[in-house]
Amino acid sequence: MAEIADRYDPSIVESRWYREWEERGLFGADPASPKPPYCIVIPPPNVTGSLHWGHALNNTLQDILIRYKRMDGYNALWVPGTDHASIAVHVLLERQLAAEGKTRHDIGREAFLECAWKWKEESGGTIIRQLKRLGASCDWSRERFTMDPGLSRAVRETFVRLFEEGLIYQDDYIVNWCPSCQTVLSDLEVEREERDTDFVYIKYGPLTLGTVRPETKLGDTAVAVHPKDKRYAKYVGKTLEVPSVEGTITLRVIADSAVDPKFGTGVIKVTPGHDPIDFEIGRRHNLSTRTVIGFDGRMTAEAGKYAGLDRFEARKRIVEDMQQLGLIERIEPYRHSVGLCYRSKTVVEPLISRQWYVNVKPLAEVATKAVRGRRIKILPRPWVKTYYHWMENIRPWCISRQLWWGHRIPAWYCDADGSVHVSRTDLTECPKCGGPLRRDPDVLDTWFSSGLWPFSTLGWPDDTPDLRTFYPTNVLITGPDIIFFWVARMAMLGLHLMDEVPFRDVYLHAIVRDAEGQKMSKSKGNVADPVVVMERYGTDAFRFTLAALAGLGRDIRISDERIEGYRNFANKIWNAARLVLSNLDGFDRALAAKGKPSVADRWIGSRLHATTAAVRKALDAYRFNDAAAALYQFLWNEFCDWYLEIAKRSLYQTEDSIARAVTQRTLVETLEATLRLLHPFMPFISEEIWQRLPHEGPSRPEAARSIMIAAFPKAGRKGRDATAEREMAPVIAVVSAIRTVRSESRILPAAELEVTVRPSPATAKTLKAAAPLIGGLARARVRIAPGAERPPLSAHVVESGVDVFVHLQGVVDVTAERARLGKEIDKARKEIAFLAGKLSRPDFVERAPADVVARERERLGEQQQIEAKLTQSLAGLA
RNA sequence: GGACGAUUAGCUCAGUUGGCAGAGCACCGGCCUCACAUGCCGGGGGUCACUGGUUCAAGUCCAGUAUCGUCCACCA
Repeated sequence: MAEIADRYDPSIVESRWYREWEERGLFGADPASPKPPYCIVIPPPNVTGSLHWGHALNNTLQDILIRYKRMDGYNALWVPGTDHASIAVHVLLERQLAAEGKTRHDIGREAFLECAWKWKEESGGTIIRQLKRLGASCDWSRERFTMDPGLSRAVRETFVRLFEEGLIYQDDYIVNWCPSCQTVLSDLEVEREERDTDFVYIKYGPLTLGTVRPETKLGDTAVAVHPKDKRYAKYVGKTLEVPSVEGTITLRVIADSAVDPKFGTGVIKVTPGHDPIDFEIGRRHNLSTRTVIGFDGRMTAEAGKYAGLDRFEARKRIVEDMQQLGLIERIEPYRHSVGLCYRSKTVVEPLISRQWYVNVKPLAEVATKAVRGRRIKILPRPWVKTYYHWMENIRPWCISRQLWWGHRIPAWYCDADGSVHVSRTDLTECPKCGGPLRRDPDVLDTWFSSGLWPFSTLGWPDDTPDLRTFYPTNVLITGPDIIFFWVARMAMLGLHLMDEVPFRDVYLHAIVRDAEGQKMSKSKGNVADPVVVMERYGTDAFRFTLAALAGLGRDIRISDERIEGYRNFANKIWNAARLVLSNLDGFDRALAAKGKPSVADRWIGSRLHATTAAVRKALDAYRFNDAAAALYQFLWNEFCDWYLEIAKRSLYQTEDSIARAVTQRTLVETLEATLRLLHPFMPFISEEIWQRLPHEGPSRPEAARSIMIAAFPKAGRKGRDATAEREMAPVIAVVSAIRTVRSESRILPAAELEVTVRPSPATAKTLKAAAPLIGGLARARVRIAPGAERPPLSAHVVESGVDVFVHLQGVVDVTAERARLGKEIDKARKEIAFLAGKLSRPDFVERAPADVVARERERLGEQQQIEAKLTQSLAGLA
């Protein structure tokens, strides 16, 4: 046996295995496989991205599931890929150009797109490399990019089909315009932020009204009040001549129920060109529109003397002017929310423009039904309500963007006859008049293509073997922040285009926060690089930490201490393996077959089965933290702390070569199965150790290739050994009891104790057989004596009916021992008082289930015994 | 303005049908015991945010309060 380092060094191991797995083609899936399919499509990270904590968590969880299912006999496919991130990349490139003093218009569309592709080629691989670093077992032969030719064809097909169905249309409507990005945004792309502002009360002739946007006054085409508002009834229908900043203007007074009579003065100015509500009011009342703010965020020629001013500058100036004219009644401080562009954080300007929309209402109804009918299950449950709420209040989805990087809209305009043509193939002349055509310059919302991801990556619109085999996918794992952007759109488009749900389960994981609970963000500067963390603690430790923290539905806070703890866990496993491997010399399975497993052997086997069942159950329910806890607990507290210590006796001390072989076999088999159980969580260390273990049996050459394709342990009912568990319990209890006495009575660990154990009838046989074992584990000479009397000067502990007497003669300070006993007696008396009180209440005794009452009685009896014994012991010390 | 979540040990969090309050870290005491000091053994520590209710029994169910957080929303 070669020397193995006593500290686990992940760096060496990790770099080797990933390459090995990839070269052996272990990540690939085959649609022709007879195994049942299991498929996950990765939430495609942005090409510009680099791995952050959210990705790390997200992809670790996916990899755990994929590895689990792959081992468990499924034809497991994890489809990787990246997203072109239209607006994000576009904005980034424009910033780069701006640094050179240029705009995109200076270099032109073609050159701009070249830059974008170059950028994609250069930085698009970063995140993929980092995913590999994380151990992600994606099928890289199926890697996709949202602007691949195939996926672009899917986008085009979708657009044309929805257009033909009348679900995609153009409309002149009030939109969210970002003056900085120079594009329209969907409602979802507008973030809200609370800001302090001035609430300006302006006199409109006989009326006064409040506004936070005085500059839009220039675009007013009416004044509105609530129809039932008696205060203003007399003005409704009248036309007012009101003095304003540029002389007198005339405004109609209209009644509309959109006005809240209780807010402000109950009067609003109506500016259909620059406010969504006013736009709606304008449509209802046939009001004209005045556009006073342009796409550049500056006042237009319509704004008269304010033309050319920035909108915020104009706001200041107009207030000053009105103050001079005495048109301002008062100004109050006010806090309200403003809309910001999610990319540039610029204040969004509502403007009227012609855009493409998807009428998502009918799609949303189907997508809602799919969740109601549990064809899609969303976890954690509370998100279901959020999903319904959004779906039920859904508004048309604005899909066109005035950007260059993205899927160009397949629509052509004929200026000669004014016709619009949407086509699967590029058009060169007008199909109606043969005249020249102009292609729509805009591109699609980046989420339009990602909405097709679960089937476009599998080959749609073609009917491919992949698509037939792997759609619908089994589960989508993503963060709740993109439930509307992405999850909802996939549900709608998948159901519409494929007539089947895109995924059966949706698992929305927690948001990763730092140790202080701050959301990790670049602007806060609290983002540690996960790659650095992986390098410091090892990828396995990092992955295990994420899994251990991934409780259902909660933010998770991550700290170095926690990761360090699981780094230690990895080291613990390493050393357990070291112990096993260094004691396998001469291991002979045939010899082992001649012997009978000991109670401890059967016990650890039973515990392993219990752990297997727990891990499976937890993973099937996406309770990753439960699975991690079960593994941690079993490996450390049962396998290392108890079984290995027991096994050492057989390995080091016994003359019995058969017993030794049996122990060796248990060690190998338990460790081997545990590693398979652990592999989805800690792929590297599990493979490294597994490869060093002896593998035998008929399927050896195939099975020993990699733990990745070894079978995930099964949890059959027969695996549990209730007898062994029942027999080990008193052994563990007695050892612990002796150790506690040793520690509390300040007896040196090296001192060998004299112990008398008086077993209960049920434990007599077991304890008798286990006496040498107990003695070895507790460093004591143990005498099992049914009916023994308490020896003089001894400590007495009762553990589940077993009396443990530790002889203190000559090893202990009697005064300290007396004090300790006094405390113990107090404790027992308190417990007796509590239980006796409970049991003397007739309501409890009569109404609680019999077993509950019986248990409490039993506890009372135990405590009374303990109290009596302790009192006796104390007397013995006198 | 709505919806949802959280509040349990010093810290971070588990606690799935109501039935003996748990883990990791930190802390205290003792150990370099031939796998591991990234370790071993033992220990202390909680009015389960607050108020009421249901129940024999509530961290768990119900109502309300407070604080924090998230999402949604066209009150100008």
